Amino acid sequence: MKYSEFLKILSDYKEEFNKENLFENRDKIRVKKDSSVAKNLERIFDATLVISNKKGFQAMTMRDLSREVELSMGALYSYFPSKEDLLTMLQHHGRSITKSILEKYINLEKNPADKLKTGVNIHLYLSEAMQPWFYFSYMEARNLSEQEQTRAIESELYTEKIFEEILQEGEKTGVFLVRNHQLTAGIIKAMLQDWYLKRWKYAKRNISVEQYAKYLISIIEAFCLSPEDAKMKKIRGENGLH
Amino acid sequence: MKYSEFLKILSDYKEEFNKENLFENRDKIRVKKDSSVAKNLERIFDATLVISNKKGFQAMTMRDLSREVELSMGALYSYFPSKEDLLTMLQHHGRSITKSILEKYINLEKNPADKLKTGVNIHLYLSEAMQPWFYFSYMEARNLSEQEQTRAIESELYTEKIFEEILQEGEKTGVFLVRNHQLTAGIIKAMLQDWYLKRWKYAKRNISVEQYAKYLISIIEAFCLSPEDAKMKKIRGENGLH
DNA sequence: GTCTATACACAGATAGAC
DNA sequence: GTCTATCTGTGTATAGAC
Repeated sequence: MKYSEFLKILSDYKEEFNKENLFENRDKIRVKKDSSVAKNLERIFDATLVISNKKGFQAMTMRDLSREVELSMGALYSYFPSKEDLLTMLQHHGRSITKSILEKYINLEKNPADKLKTGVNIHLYLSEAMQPWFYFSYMEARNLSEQEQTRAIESELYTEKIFEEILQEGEKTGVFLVRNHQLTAGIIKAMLQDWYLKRWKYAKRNISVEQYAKYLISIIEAFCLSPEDAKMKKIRGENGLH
Repeated sequence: MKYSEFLKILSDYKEEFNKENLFENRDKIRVKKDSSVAKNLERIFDATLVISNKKGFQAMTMRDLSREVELSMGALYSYFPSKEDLLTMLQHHGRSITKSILEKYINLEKNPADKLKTGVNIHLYLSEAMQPWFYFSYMEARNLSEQEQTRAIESELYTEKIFEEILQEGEKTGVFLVRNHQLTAGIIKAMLQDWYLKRWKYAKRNISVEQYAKYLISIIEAFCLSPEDAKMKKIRGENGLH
């Protein structure tokens, strides 16, 4: 799938998703009109990401946020009970979307080799489309409450587990070699994360998501694919390095 | 080289290094006696790393630090002019050591394949021995002044460049395949960084630095090594996966 | 060189008018 | 629902005694 296609699907999906998700933290929001919440909460989230990703969530003052959102301090505080809750709400929001989309797409594929490819692609596309959130989520995990930190770690390990299982399944069917799949999955995760953690670097070097995705897949396959399958790929010219 | 050997060499090196390096920021320190500076500055740095890595440098208050170091606020401030300067001094300190050691070891090797191996090994060993500093340096880069941020980025790209050049050299001599070496180097860096960024995870899974190093090298070689060299390795049983 | 005490700025949060 | 004005706590930093 091309990134542009993904983007279209994502925007539809997000809209639908927001309608359901809005009410998850509804009790924490004092404002009654749904239309106001929908409009302003998104602005608040976006502004939080912009400011925090520049100087960190702790360093962002509520006055900074108030200025950026163009709402007074008083008005701001009717959309969340405290700064800490704002953080929790924002983390939670992104996590739900991510999980939901990642699962949906991987389950479309049948065989392990395709699942792996799709997993890498979708994760990269998702983190490209929501780069500010992904970066934020990574950098601010420390500032969460203990309970929320546990959730964040679970979510992190969950993504890894998906890849681990794909590799395991592939070993059984003979497409993938016998390896330490847990370790491999962790390293795949690290390579995926580099894309949103060092976004500035890749932008500067004019590397597109699609290029990066292809490159990652070729690295993983060089290491994991069993020799016969690798040979097939080579003949078909599918190594995607040029 | 084993990690234990590396540790021994490092501690000697560090001592020698500290003597020279102490005087780099000497003008910023109001305390006159060198012995006091040597003793307390290290305690201050260590404590800063402990607290900051738990909750972030911004969130660490000077009262927190004062408590941990067991020095009063007044005494603390005679070792650095401001909180911001403390950050700069600490970042600078670690960077100097890192650069100096990394270069020293890689230059010992002659051929690209060994350089690559040594580069990966030493970087991992170094980041293992100084994990708190590496983590800190990564997470707090945003809080640096613009000038210091530039320096941090340069330092980051410098390490990458080392690997890029090794790969290029290897391509010429025929041990490595034709690839996008800049991209590969970036991904190698990402895999190296995962070791100190997710230290808790690898500790929990009982993965040692040596194991991780071997695994990374085998991944990189699977992707980069030209077929003849790869075959040689396989025969000699050097893939290090068991 | 280290301490205690304090200055001063600014943070998060809320009350109450509109 | 949004604003302005204000409370209260806590942050960085320093002055001056020992």
